[in-house]
Amino acid sequence: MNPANPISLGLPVVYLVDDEDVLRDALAWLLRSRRLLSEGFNSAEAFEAMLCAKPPGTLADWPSSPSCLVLDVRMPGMSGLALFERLAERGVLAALPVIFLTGHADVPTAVAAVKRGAFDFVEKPFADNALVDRIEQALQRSEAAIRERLRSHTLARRLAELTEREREVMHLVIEGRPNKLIADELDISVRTVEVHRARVFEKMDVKSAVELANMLREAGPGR
Amino acid sequence: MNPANPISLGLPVVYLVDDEDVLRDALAWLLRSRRLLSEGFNSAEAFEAMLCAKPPGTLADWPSSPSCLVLDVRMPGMSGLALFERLAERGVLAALPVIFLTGHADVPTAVAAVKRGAFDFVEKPFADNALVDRIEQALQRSEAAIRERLRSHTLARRLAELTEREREVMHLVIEGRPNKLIADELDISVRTVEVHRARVFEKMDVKSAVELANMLREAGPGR
DNA sequence: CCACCCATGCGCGAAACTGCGTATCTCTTT
DNA sequence: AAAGAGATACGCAGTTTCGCGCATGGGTGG
Repeated sequence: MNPANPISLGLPVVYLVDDEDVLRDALAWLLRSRRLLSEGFNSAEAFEAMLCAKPPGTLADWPSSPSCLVLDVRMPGMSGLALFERLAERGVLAALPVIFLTGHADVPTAVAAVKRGAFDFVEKPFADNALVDRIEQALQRSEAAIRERLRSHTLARRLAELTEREREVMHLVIEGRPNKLIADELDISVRTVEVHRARVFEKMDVKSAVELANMLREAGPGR
Repeated sequence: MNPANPISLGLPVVYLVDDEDVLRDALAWLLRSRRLLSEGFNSAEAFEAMLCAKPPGTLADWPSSPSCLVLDVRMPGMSGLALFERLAERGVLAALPVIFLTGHADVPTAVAAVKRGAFDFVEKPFADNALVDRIEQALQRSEAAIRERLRSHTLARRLAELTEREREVMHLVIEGRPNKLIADELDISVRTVEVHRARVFEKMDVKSAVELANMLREAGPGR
């Protein structure tokens, strides 16, 4: 019932992208021992192919269950960094935290990746337990991001139901102006404002202007 | 008048902490050529001493003008990382972005620093122009943080003026509840609620519950 | 004792909310 | 073309809530 309810969004999945079969297998085994699902890909291209194979229109909502990506920096073909950049451009880094694995990275690369939004950047060889701990933290962040996205989508859906006029009225309402002034501003009667106001409350499923303001402020100041 | 007004908060200052006099002098000259004030310290300890020499009670508000800290990682005595950590604990990283300079850092150290909130981590030798560009970006971020802190302090000061009872009423008001229900909840009369409500609006300098809610949501969800 | 906070009552006028009815206008469906 | 749906707009009447001034009283602390 409350926002921190324990209802699952689905089973967490860890995506492993590394060209070394041995490493993927080892990690997969490690994750399984911690009861985490994993899925391996031997190249960045393979991972992207999996993404594009998703049902059309679902891409914006992917992933729908807590996920994270363990990504090797250096690979034949598309590098991990390139894949990371494409994911960043798609804006999925929040829902799909990326943990880089690297054998010998230079500082600027690592710093740039972290500043760009990478969840972590760990050097091989790594401590098994430490890595899995980080993975679990990443999964938590992913879950939070997905919940946030759900909320934001609900809000957007409700906003979409509003008429143009209703939106206008709503904006003035959440500025805290009384109906009288709103009527003045839009050059319509108070009664009409009241009607729109009521419709807005109904469609947005709130009971007061304050609730509305809270809802809009919480989910996207840039709206 | 608007929040993005160009009124200055004071002249920007760049703090340079490095044990090499040559490097400090070079950077100071470089900054002066870009019309930026700078202040040099030959050790982390010297910088901290400067901090503690500030007028008492002012520490929480320091810096009051846009600033950034260019900090060498490796130094005799207290390391740059240690100083950084102490600044982080004081929570001044937002108002005082830190740009690390380092000759030969390892990836884990750099990654940890950036994740901890360092503004940047650049390796020597560096490109003069690039570094000054970063410094200017850091100063911008500092200015934004200081403005934000000012707003937040104003809010805190106003909140401090409220009575305990007034705060209670306020919390219920910004939940969107009508006076009637608030009176019920607190087991007092509606009239009393109205009185408190009016006092809250007066002290917080708003004219409607929606304005109040917006003010509180914008500056500190964890309040 | 005075100042301040809290609480309450009464009453008036303004504003808000609600229900019911009416009226265009546009766009789509039949 | 006729019918229907939906958006926009308005009025009246009744109830509720709000904002505010005025007056009262109890408790606490300088």
